[in-house]
Amino acid sequence: MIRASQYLIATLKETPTDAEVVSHQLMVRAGLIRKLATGLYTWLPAGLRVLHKVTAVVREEMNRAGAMEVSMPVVQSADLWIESGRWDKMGPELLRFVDRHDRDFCLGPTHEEVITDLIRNELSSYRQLPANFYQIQTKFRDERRPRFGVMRAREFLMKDAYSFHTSEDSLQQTYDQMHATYCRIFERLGLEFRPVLADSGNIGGSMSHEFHVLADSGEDEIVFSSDSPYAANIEMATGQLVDLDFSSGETKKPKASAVDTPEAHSIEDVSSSLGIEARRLVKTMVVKGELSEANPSGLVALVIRGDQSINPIKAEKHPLVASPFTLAQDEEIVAALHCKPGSIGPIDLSIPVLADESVLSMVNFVCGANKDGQHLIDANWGSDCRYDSSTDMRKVQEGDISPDGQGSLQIKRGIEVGHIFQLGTKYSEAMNAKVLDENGKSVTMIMGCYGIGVSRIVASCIEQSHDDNGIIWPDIIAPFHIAVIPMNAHKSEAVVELSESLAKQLTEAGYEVLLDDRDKKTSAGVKFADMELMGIPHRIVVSDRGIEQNVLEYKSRSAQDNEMIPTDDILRFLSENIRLG
RNA sequence: CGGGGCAUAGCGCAGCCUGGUAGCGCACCACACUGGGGGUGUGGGGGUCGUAGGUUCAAAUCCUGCUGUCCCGACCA
Repeated sequence: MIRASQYLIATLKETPTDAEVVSHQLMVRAGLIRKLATGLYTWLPAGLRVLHKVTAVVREEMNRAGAMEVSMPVVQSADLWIESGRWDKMGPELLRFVDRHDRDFCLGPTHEEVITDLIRNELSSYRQLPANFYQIQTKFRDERRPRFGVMRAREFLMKDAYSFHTSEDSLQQTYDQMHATYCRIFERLGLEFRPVLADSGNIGGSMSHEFHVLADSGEDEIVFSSDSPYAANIEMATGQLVDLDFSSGETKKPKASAVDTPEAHSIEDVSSSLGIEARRLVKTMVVKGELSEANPSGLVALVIRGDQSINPIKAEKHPLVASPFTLAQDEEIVAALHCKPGSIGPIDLSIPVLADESVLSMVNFVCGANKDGQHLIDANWGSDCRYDSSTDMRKVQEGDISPDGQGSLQIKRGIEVGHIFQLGTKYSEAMNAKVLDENGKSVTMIMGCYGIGVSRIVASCIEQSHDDNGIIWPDIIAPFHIAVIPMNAHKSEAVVELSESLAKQLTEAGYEVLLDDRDKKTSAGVKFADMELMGIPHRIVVSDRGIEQNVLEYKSRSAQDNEMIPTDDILRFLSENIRLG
């Protein structure tokens, strides 16, 4: 039992100005966290209890899946990062520093290098595989823009796991098992979530899934089909246009004609000034490409249907396009193409032209004329325009047909709380992590890695579960299960006695009880408000009134009204209404 | 990394324009009242006005540098 009078109930009536999203506001107001500096937070007692609850669920499920818990240092020596090649590859988000001996170190944003180093020394036989190691550890990433409280903090708590294998099959098995484990974890935590196909980013590897908690404040867009299991991050989502072939039946005009479009530089301008639908236009964007002898300007033209947009993550995967995706400067464009952006089209361009699939079947379209203030109408591939190669680099839109042909695509916002990767041999090869196989032959281990943003889960849970009065925790991660509030304790000895014995009884029954015994200056209204703000899921009020009738007054945080429960019946009632599993 | 805003008590803010002994609300402490939804009154404690420099008889206030912090942007040709 915890006594509120002896506990830090750090609630705030006013909303701090620097908190933008509701979870951040409520975490500060409910006294769960305090900011130390940008992206750095102290967890206060009540907040830490929640964090530990999440940790416990994650640990339990990882153990159930046969993973072994370890704990690796937060501080890592540069040697390992140089060995993997990431010391130079990682940008400023890797926080580097030197020790007193002038040796380079960094704060671990992730632990592939450390675990690979450990395992190459500790494991030597295929018989020790597969093996899966995890830790729940503080990470540090010097984010370019930390925000939303612990949602995107620089220092945060993460569960990361790394598995080792001698075959792709074995990796796939563990990967599938982790996928299922993650689903179970997020289900137990009461989160509404979706696993989606993902881009593997700079961690490297092939197969990858993200787990997103659905929330309007999410920083990612996720795409999923109305009628099939297809789900993907928008960064890599594909879809089919509903009206892809809308013009393909038309008779091709033999020759395009130029028209003056002096004030029209955007698709919208051109479309409205010519009175032609945007989907009949071909949009040309010029981006940085790979420098070569064949392409001394280092620019590439990307063409896409006028009503569609380019997905830079997809585009930069094409060998012709430089990564990161960067638009060319106006001056560079004029220098290379002798034409301002706004009137460019895929006609006799001196730079490579990469076409999105959306334009391939277009007929009699409009595009820039490569002369300032002019566009072509009734242009066609072959006769008027050309492209060098085509690819899918379109950002999918809501309503597109699912790539498996079943259903239409919907887009929602999500908070990434989990990410699993098949790394392959990226790290084990660079760091020479090998074991002997059954033939006594040395083989490079195949790896997978699996992350969960533990502190981020706390915030995302609040995003999904709150009301005007504050947080509404699911029982399993609430800082306390039950708040016991004595009414007029300073006047009634009976209320004090019953509150104390009740709190004791509930504690013995295995519940975590917060007894709000704060002094008489703390009015009932304040106690109610604080307990609700903190999101404690079950409340029991002890009053003289109730004692007379031999009942306790129960209220669920998520319900509107009180219920009167016979005092003798309270344990049975709670056991039916509290889910700790 | 680019643009903008802000920095005065633990929190939220006013004062700055027009320089002259630092203020309000919440929170905190004491006492009294009140006592089922952030109650009332009286009295109190708490500030190198982010920092360094400059202007001035005099700077929270005007000027400059620095730091911190928040927001916006970083594909639409």
